[in-house]
Amino acid sequence: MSPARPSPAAEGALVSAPVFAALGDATRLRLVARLCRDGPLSIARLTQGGEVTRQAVTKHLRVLSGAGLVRGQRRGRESLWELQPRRLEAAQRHLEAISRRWDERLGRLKAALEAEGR
Amino acid sequence: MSPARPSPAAEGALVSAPVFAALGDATRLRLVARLCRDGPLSIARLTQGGEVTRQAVTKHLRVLSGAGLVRGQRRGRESLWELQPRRLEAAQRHLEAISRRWDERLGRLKAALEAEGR
DNA sequence: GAAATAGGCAACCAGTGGGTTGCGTTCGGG
DNA sequence: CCCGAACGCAACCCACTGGTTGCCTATTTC
Repeated sequence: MSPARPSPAAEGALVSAPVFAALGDATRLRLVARLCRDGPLSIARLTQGGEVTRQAVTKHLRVLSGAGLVRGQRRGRESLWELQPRRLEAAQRHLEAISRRWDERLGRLKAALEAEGR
Repeated sequence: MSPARPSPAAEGALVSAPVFAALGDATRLRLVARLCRDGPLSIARLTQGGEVTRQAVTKHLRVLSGAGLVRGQRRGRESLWELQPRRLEAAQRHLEAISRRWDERLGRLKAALEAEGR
């Protein structure tokens, strides 16, 4: 499958794009921050203080779960959701890799300029 | 304005959400990777090899530019675009902060459990 | 057992977003 | 001077998304 594989870098890109997409919504990002601070929380609890309906919170949690950023399990009559930082760290490392490669490129460019210009 | 300020953490979230949103598309992420590898590139050059129209590339570049991730300037009859890694690093640090706070929380939790469980 | 609390499911709506096509404009090179 | 290359603008299309409302189920709790 996928006969025209684009490039090794683009490959890593395609896997973390959904993670970024999941983080690319303000409401969801707030949910993540809140889940990070105050441990596992129920949907009702997450809805309190927010400015959005419980259903919206549910939908957002589903999206985050789909991106592997969060995990929830039913506990009695409420469902508790907690952060799952692995994908988050992977995304962070991806950004870090880009920054690093950028710096390397800058370094090489500068070196080349000095070597040629002098 | 904004009488009900949510929290200091959520504030930082709202500023980097657009950056994540901009990175949350596979095509755009590929563009970023490509711009990172091979210096400033023209739109035509970015379109070559991609599987999308020049117009789509233009739109994506506009989005990335709106998020402060990329910058372009007209050079003769072509416009050259290059990466602008500051926002990228900011987003990375944001993710890093979340991960770090998560680890701290885990540590405190473990300590509390040990102190009480014994 | 009844009331209240927590949540799931489905339908619906408006807005946005990725993508294309068509056409006009500007610049460079023979 | 003229042709082609590189790009901008605008319109259009369809699919997805964030959000709501209404209703139903399940689990506590009194």
